[in-house]
Amino acid sequence: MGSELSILHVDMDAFFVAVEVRRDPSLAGQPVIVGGSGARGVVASCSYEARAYGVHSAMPSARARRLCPAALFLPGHFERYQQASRQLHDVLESFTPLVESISLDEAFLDVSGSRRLFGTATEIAWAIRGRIAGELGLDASVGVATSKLVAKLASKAAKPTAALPAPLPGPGVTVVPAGAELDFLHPLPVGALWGVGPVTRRRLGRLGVTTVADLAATPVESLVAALGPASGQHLHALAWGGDDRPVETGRAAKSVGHEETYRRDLHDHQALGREVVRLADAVASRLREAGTAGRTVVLKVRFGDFRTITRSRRVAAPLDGGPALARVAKGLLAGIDPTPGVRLLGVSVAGLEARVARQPTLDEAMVDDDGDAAVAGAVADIRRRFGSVAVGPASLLAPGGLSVRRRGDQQWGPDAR
DNA sequence: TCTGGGGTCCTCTCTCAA
DNA sequence: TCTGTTGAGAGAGGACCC
Repeated sequence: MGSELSILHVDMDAFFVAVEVRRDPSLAGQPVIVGGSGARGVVASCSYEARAYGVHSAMPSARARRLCPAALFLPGHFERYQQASRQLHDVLESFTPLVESISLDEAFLDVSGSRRLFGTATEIAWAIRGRIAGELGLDASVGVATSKLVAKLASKAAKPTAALPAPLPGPGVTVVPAGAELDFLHPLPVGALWGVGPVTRRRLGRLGVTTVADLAATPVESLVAALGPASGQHLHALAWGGDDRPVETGRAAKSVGHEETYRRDLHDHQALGREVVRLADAVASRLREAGTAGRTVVLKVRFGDFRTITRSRRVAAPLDGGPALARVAKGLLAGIDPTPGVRLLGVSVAGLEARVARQPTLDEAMVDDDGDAAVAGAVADIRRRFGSVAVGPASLLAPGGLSVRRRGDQQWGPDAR
């Protein structure tokens, strides 16, 4: 545990909904849900007014509708949230370059080097909150502590509370001073800890562990026996406030992928093959934008009964071309029987490394119909200038244009159409 | 009730080589 | 040549996060 009060966790309140309310202020004060509207959609974000009815993120949209029939459902606008996220990060980086982005709406800051300029960590937390409200028109909650673990839990404690008839405002900033960490941590339910989901909570429950204090009092050997060595030791350390992970900037992605749930299950290889081409094309676009390529191609298949399998293949040379990725993924697909019905298909690439221009091997030249990197480069250039549907694989040509997938197209499940 | 999409990390199992 | 051990790496699945 660090001894300096210098770690901040900044977490936006109901981020996607707040961005929509900023565009359309008439939504303020109403139960609003952003997410998939279709039968297979889920809630991505909901206002505190909707939360008062029991709605929460990741809940199936159909259930959310039953719990809160008055809720306004809005489709997500991924680019809007990306843009708001960039504005947020501009504000954060004006206080310190040590910003670790966790997601679009959440980040850790290490302000140990910024206090001479901006004041104490607590003063910086209030200043950040004020600037986000003033410049972005959005609300954030900030936790201040000596470690990432405690700062994250503190920002949660700073948030508003969902209640009827109206949400109760939170403190906005919660500070856990050095030396007070265990008093703050131990009364919390064990599920509050990062890494304790429903399964781990059940396993811990069988040991009689329901709070962080219980976890701290349990011998580490019992936790290792119940959860495995890595999780057991890690959680025991967390329960005693042991978290010395530094704030890390600029972490490189380890995999890139796309997946899609279909409105109706697909049953034949031909239709699935087309989808594989579409997904591989989208993955390849992002690989090229990022200047990376990968060696491990992973195909993910979820059947109608929700049983999910993955099949992967490691190839000799890193790939970043759509047709080459599609060929490997189709090879994996060939070994799968789709007749029970496929609900979701995904293609991803792992084992990423920086792309280097290189001569294809003879084998690749013989079999690789996109061996010419210049073609892929030209495709990337056309898409940059004219948009992602300007060019794509001929097999994806559909009435009305190309059926090309982009990131965020279908973030929260198939829509109701 | 009926479960998205984009990720990371851990564990188990299997294979292969030394 | 056969058998057993061990460790690395790959593949698969699962838990978890936002």
